[in-house]
Amino acid sequence: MGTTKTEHFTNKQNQIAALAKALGHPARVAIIEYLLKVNACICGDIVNELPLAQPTVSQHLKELKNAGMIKGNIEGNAICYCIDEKMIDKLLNYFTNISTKLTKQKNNCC
Amino acid sequence: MGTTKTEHFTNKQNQIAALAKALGHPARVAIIEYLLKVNACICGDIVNELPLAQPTVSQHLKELKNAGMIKGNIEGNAICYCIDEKMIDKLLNYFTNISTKLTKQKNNCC
DNA sequence: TTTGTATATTGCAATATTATGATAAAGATT
DNA sequence: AATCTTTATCATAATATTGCAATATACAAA
Repeated sequence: MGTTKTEHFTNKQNQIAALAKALGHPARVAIIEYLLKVNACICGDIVNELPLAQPTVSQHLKELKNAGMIKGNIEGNAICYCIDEKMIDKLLNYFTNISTKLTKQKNNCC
Repeated sequence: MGTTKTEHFTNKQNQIAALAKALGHPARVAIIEYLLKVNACICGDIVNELPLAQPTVSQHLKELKNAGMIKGNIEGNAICYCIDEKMIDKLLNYFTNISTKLTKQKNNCC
């Protein structure tokens, strides 16, 4: 137990859940917002922006990268991170679809 | 340790993270999709739809409810759940905003 | 080549999550 | 009232996540 039973769900469900989970921590939301704010990818100062120790930030960056939310390029002794638009669009499409369906069927019960 | 340092992040960051976290498990994604599929709120058969034991489903429903993603009405000895459009729209707006900004600044680095 | 700087990894402690069996609660049915 | 059905809660086990100090890695600069 303690392990998610991913094998019982569809690929798409697991994929959406993985993306959502990646954003399921305020530090990772803050990282995305910072990358957005500074425009494109600025290297280096992500650690200074966050109220967390460097290894913790590094770990959050790793999780965002694993989920595909950010891309990273090595540039000298720094690493340049930026948002992967494709993943944001995947989420955007998903929620747009849900919202559209909800509006159509105006679920007027609860 | 083990505890998220929510106090160091903004309310909005925590809020988005909480919503994303609620969808950060395939069972909860499946629940949302099922509620959407059957249109409005059907009572009762959520448990039968999912490959998980009843207490597990109950717990996932509770988490979705805590996050505000679904609303629940008591109807006889069943409970009637349905999606809360407001929260979906909150996420939709959030990702629309990010996507718009990303497109504008065409982050052409990585 | 030593020193500095930036990021990653390791190891570990504290806490959270996932999952389920057993049981409770509450209305419905007979 | 006794029973059925449905959902919630409790207790517990297994695993995951969060966070950081210590350390490693890797390039830059002196």
